[in-house]
Amino acid sequence: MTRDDNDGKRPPDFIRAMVERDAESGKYGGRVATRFPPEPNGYLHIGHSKAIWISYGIAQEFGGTFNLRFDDTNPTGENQSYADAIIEDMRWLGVDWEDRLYYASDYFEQLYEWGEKLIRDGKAYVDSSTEAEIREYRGTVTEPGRNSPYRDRPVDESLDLFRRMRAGEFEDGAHVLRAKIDMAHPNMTMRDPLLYRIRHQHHFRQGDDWCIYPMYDYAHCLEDAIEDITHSLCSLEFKVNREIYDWILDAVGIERPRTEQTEFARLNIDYTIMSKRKLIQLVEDGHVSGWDDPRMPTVAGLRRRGVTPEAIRKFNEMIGVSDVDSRIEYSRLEYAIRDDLNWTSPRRLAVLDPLKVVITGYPEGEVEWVDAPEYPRDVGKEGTRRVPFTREIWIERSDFMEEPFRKFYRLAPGREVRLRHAYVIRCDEVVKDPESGEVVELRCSHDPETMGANPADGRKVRGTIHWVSAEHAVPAEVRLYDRLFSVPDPEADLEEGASFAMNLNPDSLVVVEDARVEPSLADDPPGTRYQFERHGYFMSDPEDSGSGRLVFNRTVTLRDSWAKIEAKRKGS
RNA sequence: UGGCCCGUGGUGUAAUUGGCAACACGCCUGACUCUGGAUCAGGAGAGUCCAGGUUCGAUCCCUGGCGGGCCAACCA
Repeated sequence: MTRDDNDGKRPPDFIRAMVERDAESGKYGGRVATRFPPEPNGYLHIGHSKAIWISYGIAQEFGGTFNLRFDDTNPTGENQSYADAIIEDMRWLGVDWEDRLYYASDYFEQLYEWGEKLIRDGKAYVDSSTEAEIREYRGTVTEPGRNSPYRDRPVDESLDLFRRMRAGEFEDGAHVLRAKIDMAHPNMTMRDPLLYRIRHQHHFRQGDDWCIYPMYDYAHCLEDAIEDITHSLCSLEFKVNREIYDWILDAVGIERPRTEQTEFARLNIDYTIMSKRKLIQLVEDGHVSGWDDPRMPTVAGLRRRGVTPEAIRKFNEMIGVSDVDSRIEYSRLEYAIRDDLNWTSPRRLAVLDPLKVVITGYPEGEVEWVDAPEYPRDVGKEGTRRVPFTREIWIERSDFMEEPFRKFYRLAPGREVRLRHAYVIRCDEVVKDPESGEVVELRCSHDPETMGANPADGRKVRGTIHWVSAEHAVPAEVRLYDRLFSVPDPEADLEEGASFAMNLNPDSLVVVEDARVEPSLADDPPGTRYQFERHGYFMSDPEDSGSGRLVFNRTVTLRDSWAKIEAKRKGS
């Protein structure tokens, strides 16, 4: 039972409002068709999940279709393993494209033919300038460009050259196909944009069939047109490309109503980065263990960290869609994750920093198996597991304070505390290492009447702490993950020559080698999620946990009002 | 310096053909509690970037500033 998240439905965002208008006006015969066009040259990250949920969500809401299309128009850096990983991630996210999995490279022949048509129509020409010349002739944002000397080359000559480009007669960079638009156009993307370049490179799907490859501005709109997309949704930085999007469609003669591009703000989240290029750098420079490092904002990383697809969906719903550049607070992601996991994760007891407690009045060798509920009452789910109670237990070192201050409700000399699912105990004696002075053991008495009951005399016990039986506890490694960067915007305000990597959070991973967890955790398969009470949500690591070894990844901490009290106390 | 886009509490979104700014996260209080969790109740916090204009009335329309973003890869 998760809380209903559809009540108090928010009004449609500007894109949904547009789609709704189009659906009602019958602009596309009532049809809605969207797509997600990843380039298979990297892993999907949470920013992509936003784009996916916009396009996929809209298709679903309006009874439309959704295509997954790989935009594999540049063989450099693209490969099948990236495509496979993207497919896996999208399936995991819960996206269903049915049988509409497409590859832009399957349209190469059609794209090529349109290229010839453009030449024949005098709308494109083969330019034999060097790369540097082309750059120079393009001008700048403030100065107009100049025409290439090849711009008025006869149609037949361009056509011949274009065919020979395809045939492989030229080296990389010898010629390019360009649209003939306007070298003085205020929009730089309209200054005779490149349509095709020569690239003698093996394509992971097309092999060596092609040595010329279409550029994004030429290919993308046509891919959309071929697939009869109605609403081509992309991020804000493509706004300037919309003009060329429409120009190409006009030039090849795609008639309206036809696909139209609409841009929305891409996702930015505090304390992380979304740039694919920089994510690659983190992997390659060894700052993280891989694309699926639980600190990475990648879908694979989030998955390994223990985040659910449902939480990602909720998060995306929560943040909305607009055309204003924005940066989402990290706490919103955490909220979405907790709001999902709270209702689905069984509770367990785990002690991360063990301190020995001896229950002096409890018989040696006795074991009580307590039926502990898997969920608190308000979650409303059934189920219990058996937790052994014995004379010697481990508690969290931070749950004891020799000189407590007023608001500390846990264990202290002479104070009482509730052991979760077990007895109320009182700390009678603090045993210290004679040399270091470190507290090594607590000797406590228990109130035998308090198992599953409040103290008979009505006295109040304010705190409840978690514990595990020393005899039965299972050792485990616990990986405490935190935000990857220590500043909200790692890419902002960098000094000359400084790298965003300098903002990496040195404490983004703290490994607890020797945690003690309740024995019921030993038998679950890797990839099982829990709430470790009073700590947070954890998932056993799918790779490293198993076969006798237990490894848990912290997905997210619990909301921690204690931490605030403590921080305030230290601060003032 | 050219073109285009954007500017609503700390953050993200609302405000349906102009009608004295709403919701969520966060923050603060309190209640409840065998998780300092969850839940519940309450509160603080913007007068909508600024200045003009149109209007009985402007977050919304107009003009001019200011601030931010994008664009000068044979990347997408």
